Amino acid sequence: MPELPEVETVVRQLRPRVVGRTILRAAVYWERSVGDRPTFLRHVRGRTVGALSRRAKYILVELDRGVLVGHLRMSGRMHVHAAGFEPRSHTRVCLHLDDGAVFEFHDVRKFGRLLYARRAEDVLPPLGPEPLGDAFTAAWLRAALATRQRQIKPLLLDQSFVAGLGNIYVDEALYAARLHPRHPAHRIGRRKAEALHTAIHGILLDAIRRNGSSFDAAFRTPEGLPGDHQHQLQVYGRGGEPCRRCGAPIRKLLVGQRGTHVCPRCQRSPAVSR
DNA sequence: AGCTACTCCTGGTAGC
DNA sequence: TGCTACCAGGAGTAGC
Repeated sequence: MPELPEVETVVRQLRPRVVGRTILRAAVYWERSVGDRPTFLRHVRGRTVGALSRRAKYILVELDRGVLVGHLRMSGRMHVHAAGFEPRSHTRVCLHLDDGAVFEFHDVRKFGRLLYARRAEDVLPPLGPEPLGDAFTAAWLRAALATRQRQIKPLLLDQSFVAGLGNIYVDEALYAARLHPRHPAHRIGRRKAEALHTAIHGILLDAIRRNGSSFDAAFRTPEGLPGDHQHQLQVYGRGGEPCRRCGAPIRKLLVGQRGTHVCPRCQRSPAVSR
């Protein structure tokens, strides 16, 4: 599932293929992917791509007027194909560029979006700090955790708290920091908060370096290749397999309606609330 | 404020 | 083999 590292990978690989290009024509094959088809087509045709960037898990395609705000959700992909590309079974949107190439938004499960907006702020929800940005310091995290009474995992998944983490990297970061996903945020001490900060930072950077994580057929880079970080995962998707630190079998739980992977020995359950 | 449930979707898979 | 039932999951929303 695309999270921050996967989205960052998409943006980096897409950028040289689309920046500076003019969109001659657009085609929408699944209306809900773009919100409203006529609006999308009208605003996109003839526009030139100025820059490509990422905010949380959103992909921002800045145009000479307006912006495209993309979200891959579970199964979205973005590719740039050579001239002559024909839409395939899960092609939702095509943008025909002035160099003949075709930008494709491909999305099996149709949860992803590629919306036109005058300004990104018009469609972006409230988002917390970027976990790789300057504002996300250990001190900030420690102070922010102290004010929240929620379980740590749902809190980290809340994009208005920190922006960009998803199920995979939250499970991995909590394991690395030896924190149980149900641990109440405000009861996390200074050392654990610092360990969590270090873990989030380190894991995201490593995942970006490896072009993200690919499970089954879900994530592919714009170049069509799987990421390489899935081999580094310690708990996610390893239910029943031995913990690489202590050998205890990794357990799969449900926390906040999310499949959650923990080492029952390394991540001790909080004393209360069970 | 924080929780739970529901919605959107399809491909993959477990069970029969 | 072929069927059905269920699961995964990001995030928006509604209700308590």
